[in-house]
Amino acid sequence: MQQYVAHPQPKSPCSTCHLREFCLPQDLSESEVARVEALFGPRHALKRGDFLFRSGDRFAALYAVHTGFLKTQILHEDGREHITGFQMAGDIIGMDAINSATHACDAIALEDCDICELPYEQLETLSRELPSLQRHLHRLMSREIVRDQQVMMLLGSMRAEERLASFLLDLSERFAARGYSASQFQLRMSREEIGSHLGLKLETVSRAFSHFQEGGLIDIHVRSVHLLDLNGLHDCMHRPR
Amino acid sequence: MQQYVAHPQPKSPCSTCHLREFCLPQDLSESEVARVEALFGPRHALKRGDFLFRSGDRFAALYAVHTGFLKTQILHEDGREHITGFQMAGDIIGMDAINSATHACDAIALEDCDICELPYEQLETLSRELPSLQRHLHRLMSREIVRDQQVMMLLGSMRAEERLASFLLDLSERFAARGYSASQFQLRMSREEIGSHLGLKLETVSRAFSHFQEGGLIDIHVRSVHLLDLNGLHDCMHRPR
DNA sequence: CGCAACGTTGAAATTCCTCAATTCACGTGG
DNA sequence: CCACGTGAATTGAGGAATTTCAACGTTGCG
Repeated sequence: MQQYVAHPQPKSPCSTCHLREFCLPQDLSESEVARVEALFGPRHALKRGDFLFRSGDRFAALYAVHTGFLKTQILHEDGREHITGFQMAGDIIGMDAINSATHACDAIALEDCDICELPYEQLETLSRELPSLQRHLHRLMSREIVRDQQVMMLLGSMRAEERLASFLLDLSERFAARGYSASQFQLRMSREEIGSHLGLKLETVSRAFSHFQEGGLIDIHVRSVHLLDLNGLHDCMHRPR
Repeated sequence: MQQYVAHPQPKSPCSTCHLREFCLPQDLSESEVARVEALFGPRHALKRGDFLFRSGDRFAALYAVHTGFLKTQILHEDGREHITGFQMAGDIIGMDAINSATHACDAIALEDCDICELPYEQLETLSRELPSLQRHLHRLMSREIVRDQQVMMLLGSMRAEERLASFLLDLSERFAARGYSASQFQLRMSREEIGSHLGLKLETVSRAFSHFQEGGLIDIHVRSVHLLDLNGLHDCMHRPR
């Protein structure tokens, strides 16, 4: 797959369109793909800072990120907030809402986004006809569970620098999976947002970045990151506490 | 619902059988319930310490806890382990494995358990016929996602005593939902296991218990807990950091 | 009874947080 | 095009929470 730095517009024709690649099963016939795509609901164009949905909103659809970058966060009663994840092209948002028919988190655009709505009832109905769509939906939810549990491990048993290294490597992998450079990208979130996701204060995040920089592991200037030593970053996740 | 202290055998006839109540949709007809139950696979009798499955095992079935208490844990490459959750009667285990067809965690009995196997392929097939079963499966996965994200918030933004209070209140609710006492129960796990789940060291867990005891919030003797002041425990989750 | 695993408690060490001062980046308007 | 202001990021010093290390008590089982 062709590689390019994250933000300049990618060159290949539908490479920004990760929906087919990430949100649909790969073993559907042309006509089946058409049936699934037929139920795609309206597109939402979000500006930076817009909410896709808020905690408590009635659940009606899942959302597939077409372009852009978002965060999902949950709020504690006393006002503390925790960012449960960052979503990019090809990611599905809203699966936490199926349980209670009410969204359990806020989803907020970190940059201008183009979001595709997937009406849930229709998705359920169609997935009774198309086993591979059914299987795909289950996999997506299961993958979310696995991801969340990996974050639990990160939060529960890693020190600050390990968490940040893990975070950078995760971003790197996800960019790579979408055809972007695995080693150079723009952070779309502030230090505070990174901290909120990793259970750290923004100053700790900043210090950890500086420390990686000193160690020659990364080259970071504000939000432009260049991962210089992927192995080194990986290793620093394994210094036991 | 009748209440009784957790461990003496419950009295009502099928109150140990939380499978129908927790693992099946509530809006099925008798004959549909029969169809679902027909595909229940073999029962597994586990002794304390037995593995229900191990990380890496091929995925073939979900498991419904009939009786007993288990933990699920993931291992980091360097040997650190993190307990992702504790499961009791009526809980479903193994949904993390759907994604990769391989179990992503270990499931280990904390006491003698009786586990019901739910062959996944057959569950998928039947859920294409029974929309309410389909919906129920989705809800179960979604609930798992919500639970995991709540644990993420706990790990990411609560201090030690808040985490422990949250943990006790969660156990309390789950026992209550099964007809047991919300205020008196036995812990089935060691201090170290509680710590592993909450991202704390066993000494910290022990000290927090002692502190709750001094404050009159709980009465704890080794693994017998009596929650004396549920509101007080709830409040101590809201002292900002 | 004795051992081994588990739990409690104390003191020291460490990590991370808090508070505070600067610096830096970037958009706005002169 | 530059000055300015604002929000974001960096850095330092001190303090708080948790971990680490260590000793000792308790429980339950062979």
